[in-house]
Amino acid sequence: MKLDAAFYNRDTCQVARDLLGRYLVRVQDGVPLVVRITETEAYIGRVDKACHAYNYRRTPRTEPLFAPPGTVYIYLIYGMYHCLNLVTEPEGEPCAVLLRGGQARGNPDLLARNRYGKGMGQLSPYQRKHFLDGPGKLCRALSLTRAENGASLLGDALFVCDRLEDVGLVTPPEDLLPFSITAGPRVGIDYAEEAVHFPWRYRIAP
DNA sequence: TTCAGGATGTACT
DNA sequence: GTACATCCTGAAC
Repeated sequence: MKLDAAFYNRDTCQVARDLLGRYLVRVQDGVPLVVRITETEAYIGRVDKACHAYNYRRTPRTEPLFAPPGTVYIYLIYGMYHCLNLVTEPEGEPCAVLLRGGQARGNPDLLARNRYGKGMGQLSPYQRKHFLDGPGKLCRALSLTRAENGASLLGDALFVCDRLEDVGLVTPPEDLLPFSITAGPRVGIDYAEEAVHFPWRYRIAP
């Protein structure tokens, strides 16, 4: 079933771990694009210099981080790419989980078209191997931009669920196997002083 | 298979 | 003006 506000209204690191293996669904022109989440990072404004809203810093950009749990925060990075975050913890606590990687599940050809303008079958082995292993790639494949910033995950256009059957697809057997989670330091935040070392990056172990 | 360098716009100093 | 929660390309090995 679809994850609800109570799921997001919890400790951010716990949400980041619990999102692994679940399905991010984006409905585009009535068709569900689906990505199985395999890598996440936690950002916790009250203690985390890597968070845009560190120390409750509130600006027009960071406003969605203060919104209720289950809100989407999308920002532009390096002038070209977007990063997708799911807001957690009670309203007023600026915390979120960055979705950093995933695997194509529903309608992979549409994901490939959003990303490369051609079908999955036309991609090189290198392109397939690294298809969704970065936050910018995820957003591009799902056609997410700042137009979706501040949107809700509790509606029908963009949400996370735990079975592909929830969107009329079939969950492949390999997705039902148990997996272990590895934690490590986050990526691309060298400026964040002591927060550089916080082990708030989570992945499904290979 | 790895590596360096460039692309590119916005937020904030 | 500077830095940024990144990705792609092309060259070298």
